[in-house]
Amino acid sequence: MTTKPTTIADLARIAGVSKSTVSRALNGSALIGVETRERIQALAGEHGFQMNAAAQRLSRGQSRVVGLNAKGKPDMFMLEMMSGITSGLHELGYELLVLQGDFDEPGWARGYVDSGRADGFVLLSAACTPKQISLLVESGVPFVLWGASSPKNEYSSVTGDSLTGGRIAAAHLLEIGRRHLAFVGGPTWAREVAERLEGFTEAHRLAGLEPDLAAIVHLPWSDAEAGAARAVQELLGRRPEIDGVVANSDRFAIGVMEGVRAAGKRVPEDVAVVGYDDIAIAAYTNPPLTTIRQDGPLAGRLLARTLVQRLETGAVTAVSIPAELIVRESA
Amino acid sequence: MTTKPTTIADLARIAGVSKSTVSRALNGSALIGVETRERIQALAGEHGFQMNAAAQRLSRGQSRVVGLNAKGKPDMFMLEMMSGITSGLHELGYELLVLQGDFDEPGWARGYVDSGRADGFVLLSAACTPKQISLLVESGVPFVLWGASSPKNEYSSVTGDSLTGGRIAAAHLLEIGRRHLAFVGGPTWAREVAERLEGFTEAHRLAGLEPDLAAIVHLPWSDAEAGAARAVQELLGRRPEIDGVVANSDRFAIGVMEGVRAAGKRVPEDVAVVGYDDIAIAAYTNPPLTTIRQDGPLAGRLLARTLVQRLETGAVTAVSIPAELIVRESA
DNA sequence: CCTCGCTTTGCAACCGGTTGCACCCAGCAG
DNA sequence: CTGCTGGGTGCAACCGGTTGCAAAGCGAGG
Repeated sequence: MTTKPTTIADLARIAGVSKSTVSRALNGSALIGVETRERIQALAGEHGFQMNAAAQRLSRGQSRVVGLNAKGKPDMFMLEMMSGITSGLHELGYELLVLQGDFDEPGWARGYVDSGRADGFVLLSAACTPKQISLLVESGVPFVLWGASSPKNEYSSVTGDSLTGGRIAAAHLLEIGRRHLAFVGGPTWAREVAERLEGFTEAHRLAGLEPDLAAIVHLPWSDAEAGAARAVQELLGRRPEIDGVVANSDRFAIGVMEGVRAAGKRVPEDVAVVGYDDIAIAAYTNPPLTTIRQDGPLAGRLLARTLVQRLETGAVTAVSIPAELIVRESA
Repeated sequence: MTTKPTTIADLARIAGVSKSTVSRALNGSALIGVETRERIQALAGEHGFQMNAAAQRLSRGQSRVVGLNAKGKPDMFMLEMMSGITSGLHELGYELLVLQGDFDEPGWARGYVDSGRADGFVLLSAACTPKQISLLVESGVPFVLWGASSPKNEYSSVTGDSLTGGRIAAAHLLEIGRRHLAFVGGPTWAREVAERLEGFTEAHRLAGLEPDLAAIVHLPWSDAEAGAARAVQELLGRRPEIDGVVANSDRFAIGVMEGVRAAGKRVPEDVAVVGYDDIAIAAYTNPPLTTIRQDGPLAGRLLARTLVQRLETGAVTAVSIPAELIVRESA
């Protein structure tokens, strides 16, 4: 066995053909004769040959890499999603770069694209404001957003069905006889929050009830547990009749349960709590959390596909994945 | 303003110098006259110019990208660490690629290096077996491992001080008067588990006690909470005198508390529990978890530095970060 | 005034792929 | 037998940086 071929030129020499032929053969071009192509592919396989990625990216002018800006509240759901994103991308021949960019600095994304370090981005709505998003749209950078679809179809998105999610969460509480529900959500500007709240309201309407507007609180994502605990304790002081809470995330829900106890009440006897996300520990909180489940890996996979589609065909799509109620003991 | 320069040739034309001069100036080479260099850098700044990464990687023969294999149990601590890794790498001019590679397939890492998609790797000991690690060492791929230092200095590592961590966890339980401690750990092959167990044993020795060998259980990483819950319930049946548990992670600890309750006992009155990691929700479990804290972002930052050092100087180093006891209510 | 040596700059060859275009050759119609 | 057609292949010019080496400019020493 000759010394390991490291460039297509080496491989070409071994195969007795030219560089271009090797390049075309390995890329599966139809220009090459079938048996030549197969012979070369087999040869490459034998030698464990891989083309140099940098050279390929340089001459193709695309990196087949997408960026994920992981700044912002890190949560377990995002991690689950990430595994889906990487495997989804992998299947499509792309890779995932984790970024440290600052969303506020305008043009951070363009920089990556222009310098050829990434072709597009996966963004998490919970980590960026509408303003930042519209800035991105303007800059013409391809991206897919998790958590909020584009009103005017300006960008691709994958969302959980937050409307349904919010509705079934509230509906469940109403069904088990609770009548005074609170909603503990993230910032008002977050679309997913608005949609869950809308579902929450809709559930009331369907049951012929009016939601208590004073029992709706919005909190920042940061310090979720502690913030929710404080807010709920205060809320229960103001509105002692509250007997059920829909939380915008399991992390909030954990804080909510804490706050309920701090107010001297019990979960679920006095106040039932429904979370959102079904993170890994949700089944092991005390009491185990009733929550809305979304399939993280599936979401990730869809994000990957949607973005790649956007990159390769320019098609802008909006997908949504279902929400499912998991009944445990907190409600 | 002329049209935006996209290559160093463009910039060279604008500046009235040659490509090489621009290249050297932007790379801060000492070969270039100070004022020329500054003039060109200023020019680049003005135009928001960035060099093409692919071209740079191609001609330099290195990618300034490192891979992280995220397969295996995803936990919150890893996510915290990741933020440290990315920012650490960022400061050093490197980027983080999230991989989907299968550790078992030999040569997966070589593939990345040979094709120039990554220069080195960050590995998590919890996600790979000793055999896989030695395979990597053989293949000559640069990497840094989190969680277990190399006995023969074959690779770089960053570790939590698991020995101390295990010791102070057990010591705390002994100090508050518990006398029959159990240890709930991960797989025996995981070095960090062995070290924590050693610390656990050492604490007993220092207190003039003998650990109960029958109260030491090893579980797979997967399904941490449920596995730990079952194991503890069973253990308490066998060894009703147990009044304290050191868990190998907070996720295990959450399961342990569940198991204790399932056995009809209370935390911490009957059985005190100490976790490990201080993940975000540890403060909000019921009761709030006493645990050993390691600084995830710091660990990540050190992983980044250590790996880059390995890449640029070839130096193999082993760092360890301190473990700190956080007393809450579970023990 | 000439030469030496140092600093600063440019030239051109490379890094390892991709791709437009020319070319070769076999097969077939005229 | 010649001319045409078209599939299969090779040549060489890119992609946009890096870098060894030659050379130009300039002050100082002989």
